[in-house]
This record gives sequence, C-alpha cells and structure tokens, in this order.
Amino acid sequence: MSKGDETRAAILTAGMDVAASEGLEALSIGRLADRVGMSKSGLFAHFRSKKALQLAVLDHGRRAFAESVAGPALGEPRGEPRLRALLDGWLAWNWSEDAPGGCLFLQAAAEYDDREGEVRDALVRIQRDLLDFLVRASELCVEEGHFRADVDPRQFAFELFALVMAHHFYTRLLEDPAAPGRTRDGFERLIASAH
Amino acid sequence: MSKGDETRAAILTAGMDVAASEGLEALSIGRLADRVGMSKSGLFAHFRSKKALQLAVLDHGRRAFAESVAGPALGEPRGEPRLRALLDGWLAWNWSEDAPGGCLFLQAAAEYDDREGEVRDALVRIQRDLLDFLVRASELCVEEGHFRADVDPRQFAFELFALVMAHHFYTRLLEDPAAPGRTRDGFERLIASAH
DNA sequence: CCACGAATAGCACGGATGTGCTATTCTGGC
DNA sequence: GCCAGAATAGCACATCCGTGCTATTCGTGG
Repeated sequence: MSKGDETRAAILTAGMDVAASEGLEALSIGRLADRVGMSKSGLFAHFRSKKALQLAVLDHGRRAFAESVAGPALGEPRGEPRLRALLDGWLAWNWSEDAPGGCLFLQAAAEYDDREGEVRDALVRIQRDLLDFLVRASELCVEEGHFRADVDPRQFAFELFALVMAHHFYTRLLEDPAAPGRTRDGFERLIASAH
Repeated sequence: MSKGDETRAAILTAGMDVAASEGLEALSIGRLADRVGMSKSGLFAHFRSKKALQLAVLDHGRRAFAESVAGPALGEPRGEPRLRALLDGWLAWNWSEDAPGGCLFLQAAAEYDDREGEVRDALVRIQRDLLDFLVRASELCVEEGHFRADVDPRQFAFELFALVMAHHFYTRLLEDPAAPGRTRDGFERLIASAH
C-alpha cells in the first residue's frame, strides 16, 4: 500500500469516527485535517470535493461493517445460529470502544432521511443491501426448518432491525445499562414466535 | 398574545420543521430568519443565543407532541384502547403533512447521542418522560387486566418504541409503503404475546 | 541515486455563521 | 394621540467553511 493510500485510509477511519458522532454534514475538512495532523488542502487533494469525501467515508463504513459484522456471521451455520451471530456482531458494532459515535449509518439515516442527492442515494443503497442481507438470513431460517414455513422473512427482518435501532438509542442517548438485555429478550420473544 | 409572542411562535414552528429535517445543529439563525421573513438580528433578539433557540425549539416540539399525540391518547379508556390510540397518533406524528422532516426528537436523538451540553440534557429529559409515559400506559394494561400480570411494562415499552423507530426509518429513508403495515403487524404480535 | 510524479503545504477568495452594538420602527396602555 | 418600551433592522467583526491555484517536499521506480 503506497503512502497515499495509507493516509487516505487514516483519513477515512478518522472521518468515520467524526461522522458517526457529529454527522456526515458536520464533518468538516479543516477539523478532520487537524485530527489526522495534516493541512486542509493536503487532505482536500485526496478527495476533490466534500461530497466525494462523504461518499468515501460511507463506503469505508460499509466495508468495515461487512468485515466486522456480516463476515463473521457468514462463518456460522445458516439458519438460527447465523442469525444469532449477526445480532451479536451488530450490537457490538453499535457499542464498542472503537466506534466512538455509535453506528455511522443510523446517524446518517437520521441526517439524510429528508435530504436529496448522491450521499442520500448511496446511503439508501447501503441500507437496502443490509436489509436484504437480514431478510436472506431470515429466509434461511425458514429453509433450514428452524422457523415455521409461514414466517414472513421481511416482517421478521423489520422487527429485528427495530430492536437494533432501539438498542442503539437506549444505550447511546439514554445510557440505559439494561438495553442489551432488553434487546436480547425482545430477540428471544421474536424467535420464539417464529418457531 | 402580544406581537412578540406571535412572531416567537412562528419562529419556533418554522424552527421545528427545519430542525426535524436538517438537524438542530444545522438550524441556522440567518436561514431561519429568511424563512420567517425577518432580519437575522431581529430574530436573534428573541433568543439571546443559538443554544437558547435550540432549547426553545425542543420545548416547542415537546408541547406539540403532548398536544397531538399524548393528549388524544389520554382521552381514550386506559389500557389497550389508550395504547392503540397512542400508536395511531405516534405514527401520524412520524409521518404527516405538517411534519415535513419527520420526528424532531428522533433526528435530535441521533445528533446528540454523542454530544454533551444543555441541549442534550434537555433532549434526554424529554425522551425519558416520553418513555415513562409509555411505560405507564403499558402498566395500565396490566392493571386493567388486558395484559397478563407477569408482563414487564418496561420491556413492552422498549419493544413498542423499537417498532416506532423502525417505522420512522422505513418510511422516511427507505420510503417503503409497507412500513405502516409492518409496524402494525409487529404491534399486534407484541400485544398478542402479552395477552 | 536521480529524476519524475505523487503527496502535501501555503495562501487567497467569497460566502455563511453566531453574536454584539446602535438605530429605527412599531405597539399597546394611558 | 401620545409616549415609553418592546420589537425589529442595520451594520460590523472574527471565525469557519469549501474550494481553487501555486509552490514545495517526499516516496519510489528506473
């Protein structure tokens, strides 16, 4: 990896942190440059507009999520075990020491749910892909016989996503230590109703 | 109501719209002044800092929610009917023509979940109050005998809140027309498991 | 090791921001 | 209808923003 690629990666990693806690729109080139210890124009030269930086940060986040959540889950046997691994990884993603601002995508979702443009489009694509992945994982539970045949995978994915969103909210804003337990209890109830 | 109070109310209503779609932090005094048709310093004089404006917008939103969601629900008989009315009002609040940016509080929650200061503190207080209201409404379902006695109202409120968050996300970002149906299906499943 | 291209820094610009201060206009009680 | 005080506007200032342009330093293939 060349020098340029290294600093670019460092920028994107720092950018993810800032964007996750302050928002993709508030992510300013000058402050980000200070944070990684370089000049504003030096950083700017890597991306040639703010929008390109935002898109790059989003894509970097997508890769990070795939690597630390989706990947490990795919290592588990399809069906319920995989679903459980997915939840574990996801909750850790929402709240871990190397994710200072929580989930970048939930932050961005709130920010761009009423905006237009390329950044929103990219975000929607990422979220749809994630949802499809969730739906597929739920489908496999039916196919493997872990869930009843009449369980609707899209409905299941919706409710699972809901629990993860609430987990994020309860832990990060309300700082409720009971949140992980509530999330898991809800998950067990959800699973039980699909058996 | 004096002239000053009138314009103040107009400012706060417009401020709610802007804040709900672009965020409380991106809510700029100059653009808000343009929107309500007055000068920047004229508007600024009403609040004496940006923070005060943000706090006032939050409080205005709290009142609006109480009036258009909590109030009508309290008109329904306690227990399950009130809970259903609460959900109806809440979903309408998340997506109605006079709420262009969706829920101000969900927007603000994402924005301030990793920030410090008075605005965050005020937001947390509002959200806790809302949650308490939800918990109380669930408790009443137990007390009225609509729910089993061993149902945990806090867990129930958590899962209901989760569904509403997912509803907001699915409708506003993903623009999924199936979202209200999914939310209600989830709600019915949640209710059924409490019977 | 050297040269060339990539990587970074310096500087300038127009515009927007929050916030003071002063002046003007308007409104409501007498 | 006047007049005190509230409401609003005008202007200035320092600061930050994104983005160009130019110069300089650095990494790297030959």
